[in-house]
Amino acid sequence: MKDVAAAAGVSLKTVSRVVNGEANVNETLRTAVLESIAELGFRPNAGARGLRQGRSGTVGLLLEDVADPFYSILSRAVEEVAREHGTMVFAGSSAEDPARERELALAFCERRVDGLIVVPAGASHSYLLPEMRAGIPVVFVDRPPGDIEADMVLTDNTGGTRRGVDHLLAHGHRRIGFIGDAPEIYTAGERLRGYREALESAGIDFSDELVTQAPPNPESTAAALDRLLAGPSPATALLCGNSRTTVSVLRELARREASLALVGFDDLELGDLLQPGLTVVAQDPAAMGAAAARLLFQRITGGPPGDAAGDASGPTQTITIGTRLIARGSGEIPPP
Amino acid sequence: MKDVAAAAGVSLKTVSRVVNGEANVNETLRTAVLESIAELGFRPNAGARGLRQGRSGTVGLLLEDVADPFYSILSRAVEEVAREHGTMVFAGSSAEDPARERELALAFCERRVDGLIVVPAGASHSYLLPEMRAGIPVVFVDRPPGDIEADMVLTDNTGGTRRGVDHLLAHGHRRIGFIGDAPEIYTAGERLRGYREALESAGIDFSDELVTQAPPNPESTAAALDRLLAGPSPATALLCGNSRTTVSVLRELARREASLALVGFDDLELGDLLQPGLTVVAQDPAAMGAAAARLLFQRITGGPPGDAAGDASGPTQTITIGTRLIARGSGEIPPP
DNA sequence: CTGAAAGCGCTAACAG
DNA sequence: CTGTTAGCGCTTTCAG
Repeated sequence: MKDVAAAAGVSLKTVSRVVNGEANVNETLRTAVLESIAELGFRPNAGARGLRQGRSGTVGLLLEDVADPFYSILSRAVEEVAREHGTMVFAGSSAEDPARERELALAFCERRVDGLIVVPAGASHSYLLPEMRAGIPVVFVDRPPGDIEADMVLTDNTGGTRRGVDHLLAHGHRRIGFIGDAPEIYTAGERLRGYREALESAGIDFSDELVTQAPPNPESTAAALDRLLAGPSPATALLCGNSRTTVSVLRELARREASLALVGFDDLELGDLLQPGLTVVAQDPAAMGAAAARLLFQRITGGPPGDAAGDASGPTQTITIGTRLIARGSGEIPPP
Repeated sequence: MKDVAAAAGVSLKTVSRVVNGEANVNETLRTAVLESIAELGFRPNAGARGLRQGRSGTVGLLLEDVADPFYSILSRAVEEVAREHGTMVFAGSSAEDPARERELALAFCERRVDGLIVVPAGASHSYLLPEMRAGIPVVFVDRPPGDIEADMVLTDNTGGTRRGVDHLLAHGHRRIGFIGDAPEIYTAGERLRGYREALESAGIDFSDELVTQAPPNPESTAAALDRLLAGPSPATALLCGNSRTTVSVLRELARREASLALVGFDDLELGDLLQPGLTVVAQDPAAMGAAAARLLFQRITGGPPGDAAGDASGPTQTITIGTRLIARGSGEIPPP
């Protein structure tokens, strides 16, 4: 920039003004500066600007895995909102490892991101408190933070499974199984709750042998299926608590050449091409990402408390995103 | 950092030494500094450090769409390699828009990324020349750059389709259709070439009416299918040039309750669960991302020309990643 | 082993 | 409308 100033025969500040599109610059000088910029291939250093302005024009996005379709769609939605704010996004995968989550989050903070969107992997997030007090707003997505208060964007998990069970009930099922994730996981607990509530509303007793809570790997899922289909009155329908479980169940059913009514939680890309088509309770990762990003930028650009345009320090907000039941066949199979 | 120094009663430089783990610091002072750091919740400002050192510890990754499974897997692989180098990655989606690609690439450069990995959307990349000359290494992935020379990581597209056609030939097909993407797209051209070569090697005449080059949307694909299946000697097998086309074909075949031997280029998540299972020529996006990232860091950390550990200014390299044929059923359907 | 001074590239605050 | 000065937070250089 010094060079540009010299080449154009003006001061540093004038170049700065031109670069930042400030008014009050003589047209002649402006064109001279622009010419020098083009000639020298000058590109302003955003890092240096950030140092001065206290804003980096970046946000951090911490997911379990950027390669997982759910998160990659969420990610794209965050990117689009960030783009509207001239902001770039750092994305990182925690790989469900709390230590790695923390390491990444703090690395983002060292880069002085203007804000952080986090899908929690760990159960404790107090390590973020100093950063939050230092002015970095944090929004949690998909799951609440462990031991702090902050903005959140969640799926209506309970409502989702309730809807799924209601659907199976409406198709005549009374023995409905549920295979959910490990109970430590927030979403797993909420989804199980919806399952129980739906049964209760229908006046059907909750039965332990119809429910399994286990990690969504093929082995646990196969074992869970065994349990469900054994005994004198086996399940005639099944609700899967997450998409990986759904995939494991589908593979296992294909292997056994067995079939039962099936509703998955969270959609799968090619669900419509399976036979029968896969009925799901669909989440909306794009809406979650967009909501989280909007909330974050509201905090980042937020005015004083009570400001109409957004409040940087107001009380924490929780946004709940609804689910949608998509009937494609598998959930409409009648009981035998 | 100033505050830490004051609190610990030492100079700025000593704190800097401790933070950077330099040797030659008195143990007593070191612990005093570490205590102050913990007390004040101090976190070094990576941007300021970068300003001084001329390195930001970031790289930019420019894809068509971070939400596309192919790219999100590639993305994760880049992230893992970057992690080994203590580097964070900015990811951005060009949405196949050359203007947006350029805008993003230059925004990354303003953030002074240490390097850039680009999946080209546009046909011209000379706009990157000044940045490359200024010392930002760029690696292109999946497609070559438009009008400059640079490192690249490509799929063996030609070999891939050759393999797919050979597979169908081996299963007795002689009328093999090909639906590929628009010919302007590099990969589309390469894949078509492989198709032709395979037919030629088998001594089968290339027939225009068996080939369609069109965007992979449902309408064009349906029209292409019409052409292939019409006439006196319709295609008995089909090779799809990309995964979106494959999905469109599968939907269209399901709608028509038609069937023919099918091999897709690029794998689909649930390909094994379809009926029949989907036979594909699989690319390896993770290997592509990892190779690109390794190449990039070789340039970033590269020594002088000829250096064994990597050469920052050596001649451009092209890495070709092979494909793998995965037979699952659809590609083994015999001709009627 | 430690510290003081200079400066990375830029902009805020204040002159002219 | 334009320029000067100071300093963002850190590291490099060189002197103790």
